[in-house]
Amino acid sequence: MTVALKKPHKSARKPKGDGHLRRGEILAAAEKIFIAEGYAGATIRKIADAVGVSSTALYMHFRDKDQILLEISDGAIGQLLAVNVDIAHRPIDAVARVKLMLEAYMRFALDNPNTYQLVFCGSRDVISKEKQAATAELGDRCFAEFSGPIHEIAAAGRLRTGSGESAAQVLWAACHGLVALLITMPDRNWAPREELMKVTLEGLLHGLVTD
Amino acid sequence: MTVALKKPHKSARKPKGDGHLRRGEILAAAEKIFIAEGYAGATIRKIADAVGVSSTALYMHFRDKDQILLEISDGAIGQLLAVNVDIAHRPIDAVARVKLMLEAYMRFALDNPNTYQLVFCGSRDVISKEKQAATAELGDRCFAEFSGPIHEIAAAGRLRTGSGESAAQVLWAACHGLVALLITMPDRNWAPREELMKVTLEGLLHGLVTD
DNA sequence: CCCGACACTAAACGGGAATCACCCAAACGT
DNA sequence: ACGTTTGGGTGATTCCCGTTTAGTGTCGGG
Repeated sequence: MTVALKKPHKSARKPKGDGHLRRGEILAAAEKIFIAEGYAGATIRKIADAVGVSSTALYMHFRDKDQILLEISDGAIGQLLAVNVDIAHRPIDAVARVKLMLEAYMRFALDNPNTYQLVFCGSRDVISKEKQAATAELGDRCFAEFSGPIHEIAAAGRLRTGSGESAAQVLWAACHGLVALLITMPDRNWAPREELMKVTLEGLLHGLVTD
Repeated sequence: MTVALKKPHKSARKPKGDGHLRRGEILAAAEKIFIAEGYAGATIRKIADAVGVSSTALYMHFRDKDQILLEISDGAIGQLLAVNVDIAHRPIDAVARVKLMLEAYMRFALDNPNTYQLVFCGSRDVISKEKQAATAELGDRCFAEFSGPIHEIAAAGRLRTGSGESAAQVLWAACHGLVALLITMPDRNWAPREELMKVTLEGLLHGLVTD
């Protein structure tokens, strides 16, 4: 009787099709909220409400909250990887490829600040351990695409200092630092973004690579 | 009986003196826990327990959790500022001063990863808005000390590209990026830290500054 | 016709930050 | 000597979070 009271059930049920497309709906809703409100703002309950389903239902399709957001991130990182692969195959100078990749990387970060923060600034606090498995692997492949041309440069003896590996890591870190600061401290008196990116790239490449 | 267990009241009362030194106790306990367990691990209740006081009591001395941790950070950042001021006054080449400051910055970050993360990687999620007032000002003064020598270099016309301001920001960002990645992704296959720092500094300085 | 599997739910749990309504003891004024 | 103030302190409570548990209605075979 209490049951009948609370639930007209029959018609209030979501008319959507059954099965696994619910999973897609959840991801879509979660992505919207996550992009708009960040990690903390993307609550399980909020996502569930947006889908029109109870919060418990999300656990039918995902192990936990982190898995949802990491799956979203996978999509974004996948795009980044595709861009890198594309650039890697262009018949241009290795230095030019490096530059293009790093530019693309920074633009990606600035265009997807929440995703970027989740994947690349995730303190072990928030994302706890090796749940990043899949995303980390995609990140690795991105880095591999990127370090390819660097090792070409190193093999050609054009590296002024350090190994190819350390040069690649330093270049990545420098670009990461720039976008990370721009994202987390947007209110500072930054020089124009384009100039910062230009100075970073030209400065480091000129400093590391001999022509 | 349970009452007697928990509350002998009369003599079990903390024998400490009254007043504002409680504030110091809280900060000390909070710092220990925060350094050991990070932002999420440093809960109000844990801190209160360590001090031997109820969680509510913390709110007598601090507005909220963030204020406690930011006050801790102020202490650490203060040290960093002192180092920078010291270096700024040494009678050596401006480039050498810049290098020393950036080295000190990176060592500070690697020595105080949790503090560094809180202050310089704090997503607006976790630290929400302009509570950073005091810390931000200390950070500004650090940056001011650092950009001093850079502007000297710029004034001497030794900057290869960009303004003094953008050069300073880029140098900072590059070092930030390196330590941020080392801190948040400690399990990657990093080249030796010393080499990464060396390549970053020599690379960028060689690329930005003409001799 | 029953039986399990499925998609889902309400209710609850434990733990976070923060707030509320008190309480007690020492300090003060007269 | 005795109210009164007041400041440090408290336990219970609120609200939200992620997650778990136990259960419910529907469905497609055997």
